[in-house]
Amino acid sequence: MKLNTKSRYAVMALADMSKFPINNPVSLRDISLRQSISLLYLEQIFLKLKKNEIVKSVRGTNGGYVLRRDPKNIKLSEIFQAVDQKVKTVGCKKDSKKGCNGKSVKCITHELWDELDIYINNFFENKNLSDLLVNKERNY
Amino acid sequence: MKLNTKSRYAVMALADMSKFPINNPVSLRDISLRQSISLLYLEQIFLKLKKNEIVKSVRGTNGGYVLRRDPKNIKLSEIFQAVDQKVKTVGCKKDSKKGCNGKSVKCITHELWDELDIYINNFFENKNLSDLLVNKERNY
DNA sequence: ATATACCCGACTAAAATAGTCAAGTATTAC
DNA sequence: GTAATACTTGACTATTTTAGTCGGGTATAT
Ligand code: FES
Ligand code: FES
Repeated sequence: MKLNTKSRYAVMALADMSKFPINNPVSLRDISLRQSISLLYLEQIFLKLKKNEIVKSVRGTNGGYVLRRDPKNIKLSEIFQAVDQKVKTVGCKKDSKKGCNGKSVKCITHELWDELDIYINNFFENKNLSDLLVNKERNY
Repeated sequence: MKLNTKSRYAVMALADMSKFPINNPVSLRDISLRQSISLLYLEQIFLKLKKNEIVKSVRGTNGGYVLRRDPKNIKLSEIFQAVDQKVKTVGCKKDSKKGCNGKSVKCITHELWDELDIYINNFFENKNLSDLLVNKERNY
């Protein structure tokens, strides 16, 4: 079970942004420098965050991205969904009657993995961006 | 976050075994057929389970593998560890002072991912093989 | 003897990941 | 009005990981 960089960077970048005044556009270049994340990779990530209405963009000089909501109201689960990073613990298709390995019934471990799936998603449901900021120094 | 087949099959195979009398060797061929898992892949997995003292082997005709302990005393976390499948949520090296991206301090999201790591491992710590068997039909 | 079933290291095809690249467009500052 | 900044978009690619396979064993029961 590994967390990929796309999700990790998305949260990291948004956490970086949320340390600034809410209507102040933050440029990807700055985030890239502060957090040591590739600028081109960030661009890719932010297009998805924009499409999913987590941020909005301001073009041109002194432009950048702006959070669309208060950090308190941005759940990690939304961020993950925005960058298409799903939790996948079962081996079968979730909505299908079929099991993994092409069988017509769910396997003996299916329920366990399903439970794990819910358990992990629960973590992301119950965390928001502002949870990342409490008791933290501004170390950028 | 995806669960790989190695862990999934390891648990599945052991759950299969634990439905049989404790000292009755179960052959990988049978597990392979019942659970539709490649026999050669299972062999690879069971060598590790054996090295980690979760099962022991009985060679020769009518041989197979036998659980070394009661299913109640085999935690999922042990199984995962045996097949080298770790949870990895942080981007940095856990024991190092350094952060991800080669910085000398931990990043702004480090604590979050560390918390997630503990949270997920907790699930595996609190589940054992026998938990998979309650209220289940023998559908093999 | 022979069949069964574990043992072990090395190998490989395919998929996923972690980015990069090229060629834009919109906005602001001067 | 032109230069500079910064977002936009789709395609492309190297690397790594995954999910196995393969070949050639050894031990044991019948
Ligand atoms: S994981 Fe769903 S059927 Fe096996
Ligand atoms: S995840 Fe540990 S420093 Fe970033």
